Amino acid sequence: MPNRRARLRAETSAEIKTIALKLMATGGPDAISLRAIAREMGMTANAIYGYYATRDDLITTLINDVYADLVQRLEAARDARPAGDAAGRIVAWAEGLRTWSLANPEGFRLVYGDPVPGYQPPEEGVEAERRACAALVSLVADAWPKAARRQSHGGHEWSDFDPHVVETVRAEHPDLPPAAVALSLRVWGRMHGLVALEVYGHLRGQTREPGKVYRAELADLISSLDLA
Amino acid sequence: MPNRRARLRAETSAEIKTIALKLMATGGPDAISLRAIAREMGMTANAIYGYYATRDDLITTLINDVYADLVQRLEAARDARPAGDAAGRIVAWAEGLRTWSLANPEGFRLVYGDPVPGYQPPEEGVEAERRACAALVSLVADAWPKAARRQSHGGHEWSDFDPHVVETVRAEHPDLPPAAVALSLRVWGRMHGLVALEVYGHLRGQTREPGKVYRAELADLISSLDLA
DNA sequence: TGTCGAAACTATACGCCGTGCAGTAAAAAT
DNA sequence: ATTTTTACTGCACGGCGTATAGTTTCGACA
Repeated sequence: MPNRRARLRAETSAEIKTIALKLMATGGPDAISLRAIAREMGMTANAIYGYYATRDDLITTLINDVYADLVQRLEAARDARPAGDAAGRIVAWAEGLRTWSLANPEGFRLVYGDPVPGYQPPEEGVEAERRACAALVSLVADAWPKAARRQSHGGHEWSDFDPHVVETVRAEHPDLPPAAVALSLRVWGRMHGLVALEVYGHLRGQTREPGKVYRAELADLISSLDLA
Repeated sequence: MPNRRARLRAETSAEIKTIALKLMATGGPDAISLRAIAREMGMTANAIYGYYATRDDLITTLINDVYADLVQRLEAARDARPAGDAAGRIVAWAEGLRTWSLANPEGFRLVYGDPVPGYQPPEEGVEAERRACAALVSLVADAWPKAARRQSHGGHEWSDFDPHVVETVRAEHPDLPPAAVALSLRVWGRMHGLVALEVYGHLRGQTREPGKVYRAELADLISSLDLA
């Protein structure tokens, strides 16, 4: 029965990830050490090498998992609003991002920051990131009929973007101009900026109501898209 | 002559910082280790404890230095534009931020990210950050006469902000409403967002012209402030 | 000028870390 | 029943921050 082997293997692999996430939640991303995980599992650190070739491999897997969890939640938050409500869906996405990030600051650091000491991100981007970007492009695409009025051409060309991105966008939104893709990246940046500053504590010495500032920013975003 | 002792001490302290910055530039923030610095100086790691009580103390000093360097450059970039050119000064600041960040990604990570493994930022914020925020408030204050038209009240109150910040703002700009302070934080967020995404490589898989996207964002920012 | 005391530095040690290599016990394949 | 594969342990190496104790160096003051 080779199934048993495979099942045990999968279970152990999952347990490693679970414990890694628990350690991260407890002591921050730096607390993720092979030795700590092994200690928690009653194993030797080297045993983990049977499941992940290196610590960075484990981290990469964790990033993928956490990022996928984030994106799935954002998609759910977005889909709680009706398809026609472009503004509401964008705001829901944005609020979801901040809520998740504040609830899982270690996850945020893992995904968007220096995850862990000497970690080097792998060449090809995380799959969840592509999904998130595609979702943002779609959100902007829904807003584009109204938003286009306020958006200048900006000199964006299809050649400015990654071919893979261009392919995806053109397949799903054939009439969308490159400026809309640029806009979706800018929207991402607007959401990311305040959340990153807040998660990393840079707003603590400035405002006691970072949420209010964030909501003001979202209101401004929506009005700049002519969705207000 | 007790001066010699003091001078040597200051020189050694400065050399430690210089080498730390060099190591950071070479191998990223994680390469800053007391042992590596000491090795480079032909000393024992423990010798550094005579100058900095702990590694985090050294890191904190480095952050202050690097941040101060950044802010000074941004102020210089801003002041290269005439005082009346509110839009130009904001854009100069923003462009300066991106330029510096891309030229010193390790510095950016040091200041805005997880600096180094287990580092915990000190309670009171970095002095340079206060200077940067004050500068941003002033930039927004110059833009406020025109910008106020487009800005809603947003429900911001003075009590939403740190008393220290309020004091500074009210001293320098007596007529500025709290919404303007919130706006300056939002402007900070807009600059920070795209730059952080770019520095951490999240735009690499999306666009080949992140600068173009950033400039489009700045144009949008300026127009949203009614300075276009 | 000679002595003292502080300051700068080294030596050693402890417990962390990732990881390579050799060995072992059990399970699967033959 | 024997061989091969798998999962794991043990040990070792070099890295890290840092605590404690010992040593050198040198200004200060009698």
